[in-house]
Amino acid sequence: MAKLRFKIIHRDKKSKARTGTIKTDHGIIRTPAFVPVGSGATVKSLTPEEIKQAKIDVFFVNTYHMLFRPGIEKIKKVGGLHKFMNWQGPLMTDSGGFQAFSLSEKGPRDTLDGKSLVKINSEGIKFKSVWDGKEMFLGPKESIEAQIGFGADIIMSFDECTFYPITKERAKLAMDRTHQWAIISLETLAKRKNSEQNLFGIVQGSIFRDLRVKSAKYMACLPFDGLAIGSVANSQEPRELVFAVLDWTLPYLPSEKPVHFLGVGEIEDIFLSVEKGIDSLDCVTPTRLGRMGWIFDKIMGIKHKFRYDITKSVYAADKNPPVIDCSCYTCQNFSRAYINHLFRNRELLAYRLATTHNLFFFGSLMEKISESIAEDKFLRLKKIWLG
RNA sequence: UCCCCUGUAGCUCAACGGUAGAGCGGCUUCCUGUUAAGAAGAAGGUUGUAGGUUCGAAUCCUACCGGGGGAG
Repeated sequence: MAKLRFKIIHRDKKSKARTGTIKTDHGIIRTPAFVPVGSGATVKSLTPEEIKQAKIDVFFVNTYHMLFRPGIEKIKKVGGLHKFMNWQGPLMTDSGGFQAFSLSEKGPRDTLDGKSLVKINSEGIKFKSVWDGKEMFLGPKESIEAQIGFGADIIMSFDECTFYPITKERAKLAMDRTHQWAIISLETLAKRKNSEQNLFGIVQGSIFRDLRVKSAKYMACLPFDGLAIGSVANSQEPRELVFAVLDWTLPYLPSEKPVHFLGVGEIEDIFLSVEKGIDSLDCVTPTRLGRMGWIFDKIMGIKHKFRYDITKSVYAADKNPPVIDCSCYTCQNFSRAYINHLFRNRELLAYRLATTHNLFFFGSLMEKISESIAEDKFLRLKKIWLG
């Protein structure tokens, strides 16, 4: 079995940050790694080549999206997601568990008729397609079988991602289900002999300390290849608790396994997470916000979340590049004025150029973070950025 | 010089007797395992000016001013 090999190259002496490599059959993931989200089998608007140029090693594809469109049979027929997308690097797939939250009535967007697109019970999640209403059932077995068909290097155990605010009882219910589903997820993958895929278990428990500790201990005992922390900052979780969850859980997780932080984060979040020992994290921030006109720029500082809105009229005649001194393709070739113009006219190039820059910004930041850890200077770098 | 058309929010227009709406733009906010090239909100007009008719005028009448077109 060509299982995942996680090698910690160096542990920062002044924090829990660590840098290393995760070797997969499709190449190396340098950690700490930022993982962009490409739910629909595309990091929107970019080619694989451009993703690599942004210093990104791996990205996320979503099971829910793939099952409805194009459907698992089609992906199998073309030889899996890597071939389908012509992405030769490492790849991760999400289990579909996130949609238990995002498509529910407590999710980020209400459905038009107020009816939930998901129904959850102990067996799994019944989904309705957001595109045509077609129903689909996804349980741990179905999710893992689908992810086996997709063939990503790192796959996620099926879990229930919770909303917030939430009662402890409801959070415990989701956690218990996730624990049961973890066993089934492992069993489903184990049936496939000589699997090259690596399965990550997901710690749940919302913002309740005892639940998180329990969940971490539970997941730590199972033969997962890596662990992930879920349901942390997707909803309205109090910010101070988001990172407390890492303090509660990480001590119980085996230090020789990589730990992924699901759905986080902003620039500040990346520093806070890496400091506590997170090896990888995924977020829509650079890509989605990029398409909304937000350009990441260190000079904007923590107060502005290191970004500014290039669609504002003040940039309409600004001949400077989006970020001065940035070496990405966008900044080397285009002005704020031009990109402002593209956004105002909803030109497709706007989304490409903004995404290209933002991803390069995140990729470069992770590179700097890795270097700083290797030199025991992570906290210094953090101070430079966050003050 | 005469005739016709026209003047409503920054722009393009709607409302055609009952005291003004939309789209776009501008502004603000939101976005953390993407239903997201997305969502929400507030602001913005003494309806060219001055009179008149009317219970009531952006709407009808008169004059003037501005814009467009036509005839000489």
